[in-house]
Amino acid sequence: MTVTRFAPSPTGFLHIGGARTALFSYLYAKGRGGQFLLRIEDTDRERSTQAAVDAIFEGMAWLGLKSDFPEIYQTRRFDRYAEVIEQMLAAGTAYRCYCTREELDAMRAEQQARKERPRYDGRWRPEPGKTLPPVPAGVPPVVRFRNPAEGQVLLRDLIKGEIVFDNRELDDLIIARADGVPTYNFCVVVDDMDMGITHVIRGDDHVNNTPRQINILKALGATPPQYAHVSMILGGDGQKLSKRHGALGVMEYRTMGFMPEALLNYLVRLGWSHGDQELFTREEMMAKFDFDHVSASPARFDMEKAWWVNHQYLKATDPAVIAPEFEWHLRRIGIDPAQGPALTAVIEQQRERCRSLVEMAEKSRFFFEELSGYNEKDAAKHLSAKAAPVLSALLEALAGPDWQPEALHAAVHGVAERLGLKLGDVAQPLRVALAGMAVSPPIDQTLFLLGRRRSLDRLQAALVRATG
RNA sequence: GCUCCUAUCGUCUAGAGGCCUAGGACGGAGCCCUCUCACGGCUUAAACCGGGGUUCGAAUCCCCGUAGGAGCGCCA
Repeated sequence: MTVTRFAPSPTGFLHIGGARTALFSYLYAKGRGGQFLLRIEDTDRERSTQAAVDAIFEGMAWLGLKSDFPEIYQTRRFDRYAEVIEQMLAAGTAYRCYCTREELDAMRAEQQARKERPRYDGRWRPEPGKTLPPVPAGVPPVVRFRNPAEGQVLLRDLIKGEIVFDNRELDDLIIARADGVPTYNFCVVVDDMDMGITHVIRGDDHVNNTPRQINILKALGATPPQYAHVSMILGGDGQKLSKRHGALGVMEYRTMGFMPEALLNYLVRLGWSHGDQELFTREEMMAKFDFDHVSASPARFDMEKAWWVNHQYLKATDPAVIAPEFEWHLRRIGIDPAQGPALTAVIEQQRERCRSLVEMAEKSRFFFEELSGYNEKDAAKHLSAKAAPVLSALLEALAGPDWQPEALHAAVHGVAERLGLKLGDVAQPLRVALAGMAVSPPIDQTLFLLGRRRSLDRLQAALVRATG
């Protein structure tokens, strides 16, 4: 069975690149009847925070990327790591190194001065016939992996293709610090092995770690998983995203007005394609996602296209599904959703003209709250003195009929006909009177949703303004 | 410096040697529709990084440049 994992380190929010990696992992496993798990890589206790852990859960939950297991924390697996390190020490695939940080720093500096690639020189690496330096007093040792000195490592990456690494390029990395805490490259290997991960899907900044991890896995007698290294996402300007430069947490996309499925759809198409298809339901993504069509090169995040996708979702999704998210946005800008028409009805009428839920909430305010005033430009144009007869005719015509879209439509058209005006000359003043601005859903729908009482009151107020 | 990766319209991409006069989508321009804003429909401009090979034939395979990027921690 396919088992994938998303393994973020909790040092910040869940950003867009992480979300895409998580999505790919999730889709690949779930589309094959497999399992997906979330693992928190918190071995760096200096930088890991609970707030970041919470932010990651929150982001994953909003996106609907559910783990099939309770989340796993590496810090709770220290006993297991210690056990494996002991095994490796006993087997001779790892050894203790008594170099101090100062020694290592000096080594690196010298190598860089000689324009060489910095690497551990193996001074504590046991070799047949080699005499190791005397163990210094008072230096707690680190444990290093004894990487094979010869040969090559072949990585068959599902995205990048075959990559060959020479073992001579790889040095003996530290797998346990002097204080006994194991390091990332080691924990990952043990976890992936223990958890039966079949496909490691992660950012391509890890490509260079992979041969080391494969070597450790082999030293442990395990079969390496398949790897898929996903390229990163660049900002719209082609620059790398960072905290300083445009990197946003997924929850900020919620605040901006994205639907979670829409964000997911945009993200899945960023670097992956399925012919010419642009829009996918969650089920389609799961069924169709594969690594044969994932691009190896980095992609830019194009906000315009992301909005387009969001708009497509707003237009096509069942309003009942959108409603809770819409309500969240209404409340966020201080609107009480109870003080107006049914949200599903408002969504139905507004979604054609809104690319974001923020836009929808703002454009729908007049349905839920009394008008705080008119857009002055629109009022000047449509509520001038010459609008007065139109408004009073409307007041009269709308007093009678059933408050249903068809009857309201007929009433407005009737006024235009009677006064010998184009529909626009009647609908626009009416629109500004009702909405406070010259933009709203079709006029009959606007009237209908706003209700008789509010409509007539606002018409009356507009008439006062036009005459006065 | 060394190792590794990447390269098709402005952007996301299709393209598995002939189906390519390089397709789609976003964005742009224009037209139509129209009670506003939109939606929608139609039309249009816009790309194979450069140079060498391989081949009857290359966007596609190989090599070399060039340009971007990643990594080289007792970080992950």
